[in-house]
Amino acid sequence: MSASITLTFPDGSTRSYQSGVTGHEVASSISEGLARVAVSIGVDGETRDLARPIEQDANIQIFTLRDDEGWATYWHSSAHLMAEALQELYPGVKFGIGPAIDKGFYYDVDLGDRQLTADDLEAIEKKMMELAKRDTAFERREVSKEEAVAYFTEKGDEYKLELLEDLEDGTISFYTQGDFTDLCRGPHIPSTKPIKYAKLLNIAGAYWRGDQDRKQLTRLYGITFPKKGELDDFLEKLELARQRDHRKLGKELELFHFSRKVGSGLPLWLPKGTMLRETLVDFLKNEQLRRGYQPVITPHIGRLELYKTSGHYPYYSDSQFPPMMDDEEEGYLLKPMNCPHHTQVYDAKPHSYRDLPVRLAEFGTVYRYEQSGELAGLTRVRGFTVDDAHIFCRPDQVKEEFKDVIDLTLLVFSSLGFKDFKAQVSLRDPSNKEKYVGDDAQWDAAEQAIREAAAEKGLDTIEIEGEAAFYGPKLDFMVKDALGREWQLGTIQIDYNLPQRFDLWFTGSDDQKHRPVMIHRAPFGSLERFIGVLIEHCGGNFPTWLAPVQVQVLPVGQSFNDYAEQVTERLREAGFRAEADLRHEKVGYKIRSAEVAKTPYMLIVGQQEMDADSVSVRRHGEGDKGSMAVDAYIAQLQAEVKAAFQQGGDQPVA
RNA sequence: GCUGGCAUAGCUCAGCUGGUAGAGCAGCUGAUUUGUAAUCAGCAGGUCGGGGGUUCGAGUCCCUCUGCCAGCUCCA
Repeated sequence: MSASITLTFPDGSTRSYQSGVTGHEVASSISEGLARVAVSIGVDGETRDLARPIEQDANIQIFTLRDDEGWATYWHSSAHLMAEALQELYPGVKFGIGPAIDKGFYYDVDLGDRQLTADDLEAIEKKMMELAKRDTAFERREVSKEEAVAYFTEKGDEYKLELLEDLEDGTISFYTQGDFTDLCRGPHIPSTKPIKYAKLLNIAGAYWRGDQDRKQLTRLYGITFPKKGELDDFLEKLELARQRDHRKLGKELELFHFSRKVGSGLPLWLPKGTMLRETLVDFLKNEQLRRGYQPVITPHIGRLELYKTSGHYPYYSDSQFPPMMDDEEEGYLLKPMNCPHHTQVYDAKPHSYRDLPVRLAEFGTVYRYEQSGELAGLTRVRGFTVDDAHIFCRPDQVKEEFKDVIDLTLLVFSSLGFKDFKAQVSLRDPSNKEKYVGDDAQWDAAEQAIREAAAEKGLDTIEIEGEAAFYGPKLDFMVKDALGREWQLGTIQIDYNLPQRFDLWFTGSDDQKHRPVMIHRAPFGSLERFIGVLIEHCGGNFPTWLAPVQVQVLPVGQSFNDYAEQVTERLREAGFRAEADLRHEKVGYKIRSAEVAKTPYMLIVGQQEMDADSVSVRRHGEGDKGSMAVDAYIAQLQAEVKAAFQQGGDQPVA
C-alpha cells in the first residue's frame, strides 16, 4: 500500500508520491496557494475530484478556475447546489440532468404542476447562497446498480431510474452534499464554499432526453462565481452583447424590418440594408467570375414533380410552404432550394468531359416554412437568399473543386473579419443509414474527399456524425452570434445522388455517358443569416467598404451648404456613398446623428475648408482627425477601401 | 410545433391594487445662423396587437388568436 508512484506534470516534470495520494495533497505539496484554488485534477486525461486517491503512475494536471475544466467542475457543482435548493423549496421535485455548459449550468427538473416565476428565481438564488455558506462537502460514493435503483425508486424519481438503465453495475457513483444526493459521474469541487454569487438566468421548457414526444421538463439556467466582480462582469458582458443584437441594430440603423402584415420570418430589406447586402453580393459575384462560375437565373417556383424527383419533397414536406395547385391538380412548389432548378440548367445541353467542371451560380431566393418557434431575426427566416452554386464535375475533379470552394469560403470569412469559426465535417449517422439516399461506396468516397480536401487546406475540423444532408456529407462553417449561439453560415456539400435522380451525364473521353458529381456550396450560406451574424460581429460598425453610407458631409452653417454639396458630389463621382446633412442644425447635432448612425467618416466643412478646398475629417468612434485637401481625402479613402475590398485573403477589415 | 414570458405613439419606455392614456427622442411648424456627440418654443401623433368575455366601468382581470423574446425540438 505504501508503494511509491510517479506523477508527471504538464510541464514534463515528475514527482514521487505515496500511492493513494489525493489530488488535494498533490496540490498542497506544490504550494499552499495552488491547494486553495484547485478545483479538480486531470489524471491521465480523466478529470477527477481532488479527494480521490491516485493509485498509479499518471500524467496529471491540477485544474483551477483559470482552466475551462475548472469552471466546468465548478458550474457542475453549482447545478447540484441549485438542485439541493430546489429540493428544499419544492419537496417532491424530480430531477433530469444538470450539466455545466459553456457559461454556467442548467438543471432539468419536473416540478409537477408548479409554475416558476421571476420571484421564485430570486428565492432559489437566496436558498443556494444559504446552502453554500454551510460549506458542505461534495462526497463521492460508489454504489451498486441495485442500491442506486433502490434509492431512486424510494425517492420516486423516474428520470434518474431511466438514466440508470443505461449504466453498468460497477461504474455508478453518487454525490452527496447536505441533504441532496445525485446520480453523478462527477467530478465536483471539494465543497460548496466557493460558490458565493449566483444568478438564475432563465427558465425554459426542455424535452426529456431531447425527445419531443416525451415530457417537457423545466430547465433552469444559472451561473455562479466565487467573486461578486466576476458576476457583475458577466452580467455586464451579457448586456453589452444584447446591445450588439442584430435585431436591435437592424432597427436602429434602418437595415431591415419585419411587418406582421407581410408575415413572420419574411424580412423587408430597407434601403440601407439593401445597400449593405448588394455590396456583399457584388463582392462575391466578382470573386466567382474570377473563379470560373457562370451566373444563372431560375424561377421562384417549380413543379411539385421536380421536388419529388429530387427527393426533397417527401423528406421535407412539413417544412415547406404547401404546394400550389393548378386546374390539372398538378402542384407547384415555392422553391425551398435551388439545386433541382440548376440540374435542369445543366441538362439544357449535352456536356463533354472537356466542359467540366460547370459551375452554375445564382443568388437564389428560397422559402421554407420554418417552425414558428424557430424564427429569430435574420438568423432564422422563412424567405432567404442563398449565394448558391452547383458545381458539376467529374469524379476525379471533386477534391480540387472542393478545395477551391474552401479557399473561396475562407476568403469570404477573412474579408469580413470572421476569425473565430468552426469547420465541421458533417457525416452520416452510421446507426441510422436508412435516413440517407445513395450507396455506401459513394458515401465513403464523399466523406473521404471532404476529409482530404480539408486536411490539404490545413483546415482544423471537427467531425460530427448524423449531421449530413440526406443526399451527402458536408463541410459546414459555423460562427457564434453576440449571445454565443452557434449558426451555420457557409456550407459545402458533395452529392452523388441528385445527378443520378435527374439522370445527368456527360460524355467521357471513351465516348460513353458518365455521371457527374455535384458540389453544392454557399460561402455566405443565407445572406440574411450571414448579415445578421455580421452585424453582431462588428456591432453595426461596418468596415468602410460595406457601410451603407460611407461619408457624411456636415456643413457648419447654411452658408456652406453649397460647398458641402460639391464635396459630396465629388465623393460620389469617385464611387463613394456620401451624403450631405443640410439640416438647419448646429454641427454638434449633425455629428451626433452621424455618430449614432455609425457612419465611418464625417467631413466637417466651414469657411476654412471652403477657402482651402479641404475637409475636416472625423472618424466614427475616434473623433477629429484634422483637415486635409479634398483630393487627398478621396485618395486616402480609395486606398482604404481597396485594401479591404481587394481581399488579399488575409485581410480582416472589421 | 412545445414550455414559459412579453405586446401602450415611428423608437425607447412610464401608467400602484380596474375609474375611459403620459414622457423623452424622432416628425412637423417657427425662431435661432451655428466649428467636432443633442439650440429653443409650439404643434401633431395611440380604437393601449386583433377578437370575445367579466364589470356600472378594462391599457389594467379572464379566454382566444396573432406577433415577438428565451430555451427545447427541427433545419435540404
